[in-house]
Amino acid sequence: MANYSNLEKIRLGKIEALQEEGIAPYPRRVERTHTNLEVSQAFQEIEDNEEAAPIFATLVGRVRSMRPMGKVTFAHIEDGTSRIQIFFRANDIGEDQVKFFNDKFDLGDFIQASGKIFRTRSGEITLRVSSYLMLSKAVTPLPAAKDEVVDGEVVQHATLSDPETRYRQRYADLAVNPDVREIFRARAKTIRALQNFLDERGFLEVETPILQPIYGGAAARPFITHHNQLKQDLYLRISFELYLKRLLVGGFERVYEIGRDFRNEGVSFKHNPEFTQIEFYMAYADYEDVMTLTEAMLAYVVEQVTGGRTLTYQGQEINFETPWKRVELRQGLIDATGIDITQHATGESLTAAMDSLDMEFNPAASRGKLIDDLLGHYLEPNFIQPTFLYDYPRDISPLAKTKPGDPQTVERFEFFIGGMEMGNAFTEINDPLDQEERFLEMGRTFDVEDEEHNPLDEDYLRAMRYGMPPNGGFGMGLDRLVMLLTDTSTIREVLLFPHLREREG
RNA sequence: GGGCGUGUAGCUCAAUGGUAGAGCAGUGGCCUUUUAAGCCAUUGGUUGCGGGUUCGAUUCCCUCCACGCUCACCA
Repeated sequence: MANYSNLEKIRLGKIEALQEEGIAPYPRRVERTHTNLEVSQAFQEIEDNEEAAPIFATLVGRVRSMRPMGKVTFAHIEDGTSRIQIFFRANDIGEDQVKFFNDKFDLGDFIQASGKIFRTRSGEITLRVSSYLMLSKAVTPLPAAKDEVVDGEVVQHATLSDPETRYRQRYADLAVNPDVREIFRARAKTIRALQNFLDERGFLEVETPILQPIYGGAAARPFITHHNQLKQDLYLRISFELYLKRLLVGGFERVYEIGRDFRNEGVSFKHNPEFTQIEFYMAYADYEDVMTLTEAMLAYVVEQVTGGRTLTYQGQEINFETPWKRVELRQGLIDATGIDITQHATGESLTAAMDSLDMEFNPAASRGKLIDDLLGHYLEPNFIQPTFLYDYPRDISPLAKTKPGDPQTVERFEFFIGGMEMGNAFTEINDPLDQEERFLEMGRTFDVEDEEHNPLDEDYLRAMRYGMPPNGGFGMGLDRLVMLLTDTSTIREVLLFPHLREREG
């Protein structure tokens, strides 16, 4: 049972008063002739034309401001398109009707209002109410103090800003913060743009299992669940990779999936336990082809979402013109640290070289892990402009083909924007014997109990034995891309319902 | 998990080891073109939970909870 606040009790009293008068606080039928935006535009088109018929409209929306002034009242209502002012006047509808609105309606209520559109003396397009109806009574006040409309722009004077309330009660956040709604419109546009771009190039959008008997395709701890009837443990996927590549065996040349991955890891400004990933696989392509496609794809998406090829992220201008900067991992590390990783074939050797650096690391880590640490520390934060970092150590890349003549290095790149790792791609292994050997290698480096150790996926190897075309694959964190496009500094801002700890009440 | 910080009215924020305040919202009143409308009056608090020190704690101390920043972790 809800524990009602004083403000809520007053509103509950108004609901009772309505019911006593035979007025439904939550009626079933609604009428609407225009959206608020449509009617404003229609009015502007005809208002200078003396011959034109006046516009009568029935509008709906949530009451966002009320200014009662004796025998007239002004209010703003907001629908999904915009706000519009409505005007109640005793001469038009009688004093009782004006008073009824003043007394029984509160900020946050939904109203249906009919009348003629006109422009007030102070110049605002307004509906002169001839009749109105309660559509939905709000019991809880919206967490907004007061808004003002200046030149059509909503100016907020103190509104909900407490992050915890904003995330836990996202509905309230969305209701009072229009900027937040824009973030999720941009997110939808981003997804649509990615789909358009790939669809136009012959990619097929597919859906693969989220519940998987064996997880793989990335190094991360999974969430475990259980199917009762089948008496089977299942994992929430940590990546789509192994399923998408099975489809290449099946004859689809280009596939992609946009969906949720789940990783049982820490939470940070760029990590959420469930996050959205886009992966694509392209037969008859290698990682250089994928680089070219990545540049074009991101340029297209940025243009679709922002209208240009540049954007400002956390105060820094980022330019998506192609081609991007390409940095070989080995050379990048030489430039940043003086260490040439090709001179250090083992973790021990590399550790010795890293001792002179001002950086903490686990001396027992593998060579590949140490190199990953180095790039995360010395390179990643400096890659503000879109940058490809390519040719990675083999031992942290079990699905990537080695470089010809260099068995320690694989054809893999990651790309970075705004100092964040955005995605990862490689020339994919399609040799089943090589792949099996790489899986076994991984098995030896990981403790059997280590959950990051992917169990060997025999079915994936069987698929590959049927013959897999050479291909390039790509994965990108969609949430991080949306962060860039909306200039937000944490992943929680681009997730409608970010993960928070459970809280009583 | 570690470190630092925050938690006061519906919202945004003050304040002090001695009865907890403002603006907006709310409530009552005046007001027929306002727009943060205005004017008058006024209600509203277990100061995150629990404990300790103290004559007295919202303030000082401790546990816990939540959130934020950060480090670690993280393909």
